[in-house]
Amino acid sequence: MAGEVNIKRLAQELNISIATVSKALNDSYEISLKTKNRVLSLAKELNYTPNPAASNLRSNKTKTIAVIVPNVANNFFSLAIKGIEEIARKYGHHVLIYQTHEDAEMEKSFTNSLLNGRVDGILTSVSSNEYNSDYYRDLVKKVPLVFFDRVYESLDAFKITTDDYQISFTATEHFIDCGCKSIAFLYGLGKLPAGRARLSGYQDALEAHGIEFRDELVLDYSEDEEVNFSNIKTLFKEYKPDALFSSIEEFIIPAYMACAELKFRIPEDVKILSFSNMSSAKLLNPSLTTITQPAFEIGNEAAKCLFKILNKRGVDDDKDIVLKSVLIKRASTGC
Amino acid sequence: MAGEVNIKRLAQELNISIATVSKALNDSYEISLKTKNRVLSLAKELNYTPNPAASNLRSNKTKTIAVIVPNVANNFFSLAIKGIEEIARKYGHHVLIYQTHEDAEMEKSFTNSLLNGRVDGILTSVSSNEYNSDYYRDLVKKVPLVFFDRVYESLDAFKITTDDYQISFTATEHFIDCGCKSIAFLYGLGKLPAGRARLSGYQDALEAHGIEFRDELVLDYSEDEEVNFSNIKTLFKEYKPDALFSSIEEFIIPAYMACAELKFRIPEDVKILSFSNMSSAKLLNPSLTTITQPAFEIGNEAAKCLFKILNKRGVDDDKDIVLKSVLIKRASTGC
DNA sequence: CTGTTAGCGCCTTCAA
DNA sequence: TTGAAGGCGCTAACAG
Repeated sequence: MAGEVNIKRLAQELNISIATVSKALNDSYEISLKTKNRVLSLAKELNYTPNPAASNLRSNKTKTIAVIVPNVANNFFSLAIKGIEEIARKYGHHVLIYQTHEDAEMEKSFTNSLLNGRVDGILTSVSSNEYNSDYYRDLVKKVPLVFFDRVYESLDAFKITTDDYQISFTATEHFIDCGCKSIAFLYGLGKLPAGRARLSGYQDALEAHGIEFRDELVLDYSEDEEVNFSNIKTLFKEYKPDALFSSIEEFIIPAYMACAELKFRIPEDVKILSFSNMSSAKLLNPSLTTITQPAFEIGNEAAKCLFKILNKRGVDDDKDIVLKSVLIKRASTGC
Repeated sequence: MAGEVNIKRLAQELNISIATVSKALNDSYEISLKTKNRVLSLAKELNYTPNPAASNLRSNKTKTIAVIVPNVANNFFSLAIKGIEEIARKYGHHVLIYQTHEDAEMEKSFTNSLLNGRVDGILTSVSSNEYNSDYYRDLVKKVPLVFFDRVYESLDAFKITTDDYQISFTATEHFIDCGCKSIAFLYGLGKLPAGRARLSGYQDALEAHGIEFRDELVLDYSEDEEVNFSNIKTLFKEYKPDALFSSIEEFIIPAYMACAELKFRIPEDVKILSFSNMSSAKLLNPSLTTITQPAFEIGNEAAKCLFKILNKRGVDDDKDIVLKSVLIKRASTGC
């Protein structure tokens, strides 16, 4: 369509062979400086760019990586993608993005469509609705792949994650230090290690401080915002927790709405803390303490890891990289 | 790496020719049903998938489109991408995503890297920092391209936009109806039609209601959040506006912070209205009236438009599609 | 230093 | 109904 200009054409115009042109373009040591310059300047003049399909076919490299995420309309993932892109660009690679919408079937179908050499490698954050461990066990043998954030822990594969357990423990302790006695836990991603680690951190912190863990203070996430809203109201009415620890961002809004409806002031009547990368919400709500994951850095590390694999360097490194999340306490509330 | 299984292999195993296999796979009428079935079942058994690089090279089609946006970590664009992906998947296409970070040079460099047939078409939302009209005038001749949201109006090209002028007019009227006399305008995207249309809508609404337009009530956006914060405080102190109309989401936070610092209550002391696709912020802040653009639909329409072009259908349709934004008034404030 | 040649995997004439 | 052959644009042996 656009191009029309290929190495054959360059070769003809310069009266040299196709191979010479190719080598000149690839800066081969076999070619004289003079020829290189002639080729390069004509290439520039004619606006030559190599046909990627042809190079791909020949070299079995696509200069393309794929990113598979549940969703891009999400603060965490969009930042992670930014981190990935930065590295990809540095390596001159293109980035294909696929959204699974938490659908494990779609996840598999996207992934399978990438196994025929469309990409050099894959970065993936698995969907939360089904445990697909067997599938990925086979997959990692077929294609360079790095998991980030949402991983299958039992898998022998490259994984970039955060310290979900540790930061949850710390956050729960923070509440306890503030004098909270009855801390409810809003539970999400229960099928994934990340979600379960957050729960464990909470449980263990309670235990460490001699506070009894009560099952009825744990609320499971529902896809339906209305249900979450009503469940939180019920939770407030029946068990009167003095704090809410939300393990996923999606609980923040129903929690706030429930407080508003019940005329609870935050943080005077009830404290709220959430995992969240919603930067603006933090600023808008000085009463909300948040755990922020280093989303950008996770993307960055994951991509770096993938390129290490692709370049066959340092693959003997530790396969598990764990980054630190940050607990941001709201100064204005003193807690 | 993964594949190894190609039509040659299929042909050998079945003792037929490569050409026959190829035709069978493409469901050619020349091939007997029996042969087709043999080929297809073996293909399935061996998990055959065609090598994309080879098909691309042969057919000059990549089954890939590119999306170029300023940023994905943004409510509007991430939703738009979702809309684009939905359509792309329907057409069996893959989606490359590039972020310009509002850098016109990067925008050009990405775009240029796509002109050699790496993609079948491009969807783009231009960056705001430089007016690149000449560049795009040439570009649209070289590659199927659809602009969405951020466009160059003077260009004869496919464009999917929203009713920025109209909705700004309506929103300003809404303020006037609420009794506001001194409405400040927080101005962004001034180099782009969308931004200027928002300003015009505001100006014309004032005029239509006999309110004088005052230049000092218009505040330009700065990249520096702190500067915006301080400018808004100054604006409040010097001109005491009773309403703020923010033409971009990025002003919301400094505006809120300024109000907090000056102990202004929203909406009693000052009303705030903003263009925003920050769904959570709306719910968290019942006092904020918002203009929400149909981001998902814009992506959807843009992608549909591109595939129409690629399939050479309906190209004579109107090149300009304008979708409607929605003004969401906060019931709780009565304004 | 430069050129010739043989494919990468697929599709498409054209011939059988 | 099937097969043989050529070529998409590029690269990598191998010769000269």
